[in-house]
Amino acid sequence: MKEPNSPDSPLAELCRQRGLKLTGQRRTIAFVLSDSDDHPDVEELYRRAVEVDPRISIATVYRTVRLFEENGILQRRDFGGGRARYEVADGDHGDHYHLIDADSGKVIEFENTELDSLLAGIVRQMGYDLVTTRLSVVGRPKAKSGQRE
Amino acid sequence: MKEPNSPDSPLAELCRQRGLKLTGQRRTIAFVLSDSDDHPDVEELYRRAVEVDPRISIATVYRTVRLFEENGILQRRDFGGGRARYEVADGDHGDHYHLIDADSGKVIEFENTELDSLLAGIVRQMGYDLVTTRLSVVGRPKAKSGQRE
DNA sequence: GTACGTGCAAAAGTTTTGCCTCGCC
DNA sequence: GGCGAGGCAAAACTTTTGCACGTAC
Repeated sequence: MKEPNSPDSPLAELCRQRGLKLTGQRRTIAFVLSDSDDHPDVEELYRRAVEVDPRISIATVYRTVRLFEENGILQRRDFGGGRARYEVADGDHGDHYHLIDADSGKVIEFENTELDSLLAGIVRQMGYDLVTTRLSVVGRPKAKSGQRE
Repeated sequence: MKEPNSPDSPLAELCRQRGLKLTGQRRTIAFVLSDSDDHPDVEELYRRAVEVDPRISIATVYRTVRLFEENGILQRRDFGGGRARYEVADGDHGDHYHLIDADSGKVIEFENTELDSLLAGIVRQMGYDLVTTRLSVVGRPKAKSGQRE
């Protein structure tokens, strides 16, 4: 399903850099993740992976996201709804944050350097070095005339 | 187990204000929650509730925290670990935030008005009214000489 | 060749639900 | 007294795991 000499996805490269064994399944999952700019849960990831390579089991997807998370490649998120969702981890600085539309549930990403430094400052003052930030604000679209639920 | 004329806990009062039927079990759970300043999961809540009134089932605890959450009395939190955890909801302003100690897993609450207004401003600029903020920063205690992993 | 990864299916863990009884308003 | 709440146990769901086999290095 993939050309033997198609270049590996960025995440697959990252895997290799971390010294993880690069199996076909991991390559596929890494590709699917590199290709996603949303926040899929495991079920959804599995669905996308199977389209690339049908010989993947959901157990492998679970095992792989866990492995990737432990290696700092992925970050697990909880947006409610009972299932863990995943996204590619940010670099060391410039974390991004999530705004969740209270009406539609849609997740909107944003960045803000002022927020970055304020948070870093607060944490430092409390005697800690910042490792990760998990921030999601839930918001309701500002009322405009004629708008409805 | 409780005096018939012992005053209701603040949360039980809140229940009544919201027009929720105030049963013995709900009163107990409200009491336990009012009495807690940490972030118990359902299992832990159940444990505490049973000590106050042994004729409570865990299904009721699940049903009650869900009801309380839907009514803005409780907020569900995810600090990792697979179980939802709960805390009493903040008022309309002055949300509080969580710093999680990366080494011990301990949850430390903090408030910061600068953060409050920065967030409100960001969200407003994106065209939303802020409903809730879920912020937890993971931090590692600042390295001091002689400190070790 | 060996150690580790994977598929399958069963297990484990958390949360929800059906049904009947009980209790609050 | 009626309608919703609760107990109990089963069901539903998500995630993990044991085992036998396959594969990357």
